[in-house]
Amino acid sequence: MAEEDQEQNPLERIDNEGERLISFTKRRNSIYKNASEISILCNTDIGILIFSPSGKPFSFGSPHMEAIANRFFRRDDPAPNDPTANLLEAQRRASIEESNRTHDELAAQLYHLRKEGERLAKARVAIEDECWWESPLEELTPQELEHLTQAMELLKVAALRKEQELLARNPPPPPPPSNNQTTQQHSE
Amino acid sequence: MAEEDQEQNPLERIDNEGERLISFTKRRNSIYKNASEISILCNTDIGILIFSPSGKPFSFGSPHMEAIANRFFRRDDPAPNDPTANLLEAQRRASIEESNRTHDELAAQLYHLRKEGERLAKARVAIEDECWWESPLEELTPQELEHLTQAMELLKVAALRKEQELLARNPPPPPPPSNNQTTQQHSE
DNA sequence: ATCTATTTATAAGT
DNA sequence: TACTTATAAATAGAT
Repeated sequence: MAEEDQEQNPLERIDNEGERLISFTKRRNSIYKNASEISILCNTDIGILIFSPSGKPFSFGSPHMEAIANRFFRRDDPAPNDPTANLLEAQRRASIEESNRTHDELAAQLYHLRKEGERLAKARVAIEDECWWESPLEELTPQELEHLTQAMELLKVAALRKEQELLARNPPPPPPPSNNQTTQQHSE
Repeated sequence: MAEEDQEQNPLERIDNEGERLISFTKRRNSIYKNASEISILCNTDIGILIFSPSGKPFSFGSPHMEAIANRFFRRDDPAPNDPTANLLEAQRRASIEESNRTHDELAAQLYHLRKEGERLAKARVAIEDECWWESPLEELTPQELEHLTQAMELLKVAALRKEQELLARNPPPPPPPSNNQTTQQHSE
């Protein structure tokens, strides 16, 4: 019945350069978070490519972006599951550029891990006066354990995935073009 | 100030298949919307690749996914009037310089991670005066160490290994693989 | 698909 | 940069 309070967003470019960058950072992180959540909750793979207002590239991938891009553009099979064999080969192909990028990934992941850690700690503190960090794993609730595991995994993978990442590095070819804003789906 | 309701998200896979798909659809649309908004508000290009729980591919692109993927993976020229034309080149040139800086950043973030933990823990030290943050590392139990070192060690190792890579390119022995999520950024 | 109670995001201000 | 807060949006669950 209520048909009038359509709070309408301006939705136009933020003119102020500083504000635009702030907004970009906030929203980018928010999108990353949502991507992370959907990948966990719905057991999906998701990848995001985004350029900052000044044109710098960022990406997020729930396995890494390259794998998703390759999978999406059908350049490889879903399961490249012989990592050990290809690791050395892949590492040989590592470039300075790639090393750098990986390093930046770590920094970003650290940031997100820290945020997650804060959230965990706050929640735990609010509920019980107990140091969950100290609790034996067996005493943690499944949820807490899940959280902790995810946080730790994220971190571990950050270190271990470096090798993995090099496996999937294949520049994907362009898919068929579309209009200014595109939504493609291959019906569910 | 912050008192009681820190509602904690489970953030685990939705088991029910139907619910998972519903959630996926809702969240996917939400992510699309956010992507659309950030592209307008912040004048950015963004592309999203996502697979449904059943493995079907979806995509979203603010200019087309194609353009974004090409631009990201450096397979085409930037637009003629695109001021970011030289950015990718510049990034490559700045690679080495950036790595040094990034290492310091990593170290700093490590420091802040621990410091943040201390801050959180100290609020409750009055009750329990033994949080691992405050204990000397030598006194920690194996379990506590496990918690702590899983996070810290791997980070340190990652950082140190990065250093090694830059000095001499020696492929370290491959660890067992795992999959999670990655975040890449070429710092703003 | 719609509704809604609740959580979350975020722009602006500090 | 980070924190706060008032307001708007997202979302899970129910229908």
